[in-house]
Amino acid sequence: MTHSLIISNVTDLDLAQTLDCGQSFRWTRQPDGSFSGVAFGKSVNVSLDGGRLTIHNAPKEDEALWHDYFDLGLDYGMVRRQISGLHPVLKEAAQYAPGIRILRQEPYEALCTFIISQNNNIKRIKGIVSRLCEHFGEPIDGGYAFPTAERMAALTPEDLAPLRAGFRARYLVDAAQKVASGEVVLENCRRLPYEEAQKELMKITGVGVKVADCTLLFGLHRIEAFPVDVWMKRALATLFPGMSPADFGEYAGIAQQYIFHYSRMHPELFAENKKLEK
DNA sequence: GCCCAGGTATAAA
DNA sequence: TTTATACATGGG
Repeated sequence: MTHSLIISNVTDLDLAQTLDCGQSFRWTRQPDGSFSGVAFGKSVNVSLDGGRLTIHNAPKEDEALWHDYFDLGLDYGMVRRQISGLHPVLKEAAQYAPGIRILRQEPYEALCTFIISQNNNIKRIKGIVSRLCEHFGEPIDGGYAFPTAERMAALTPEDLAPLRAGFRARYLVDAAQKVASGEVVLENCRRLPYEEAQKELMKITGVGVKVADCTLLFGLHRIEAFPVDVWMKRALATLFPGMSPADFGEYAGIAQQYIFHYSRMHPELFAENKKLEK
């Protein structure tokens, strides 16, 4: 039985905004407002009270690991002030969900979950990811680790049938094989020039610009990444006319998450824009 | 039945 | 090079 770990003086963090906003698909909200999930092969429950972040079922020596996961080393208040100056609507979006942080997820997990995300919805993505871990992940105390690329590389798309991932099954196998063989080296994507990192990831079948950008942002902490999906296209056209992803600066990824969340919560802003798309 | 979901591969223009 | 369509599955 492991002890709880407490990290004090945590600011600019809201668990719901951060864990349930579509950047990670492995956390579930509990009735008491805490969240249970698995990262780094460790099953934990996290709760936040005032500035005290409590991580249940985590040993003291994992403090640095969870501190890093929640990106507590970055001053998000400073980031919000900086990016709020770029555009008044961005300022409003940042104020709307000031507790969003960009998690530092494991690269391979981020890659796989965003392959699964394509032309899919968050609820079903979570189901597929959950079944992937249950079927092929290492059993751990309290759940299942995310399966390794090596394990998944030995599978066929037919083996993944129980996931009901549809056409994405073969993409997952291709990703696993290229990562396991070293044809794609995820860690290199941390420091490669951005477009080269994109290209590296796009060697994988089923990985286009959007999945590559999400992998870079959420799995490799390239916070200059600005993934553009259907919502972002609408948001840019409607709320930020004349602006392109490159105009959002060195913290573009954080700005993107504020805008993504704000857009999802205000679909009425895009009603007119939606009609014009057709 | 139809439409949509944090897109991409593939074929056709 | 740009544009159109299919793709598996499940919920509304």
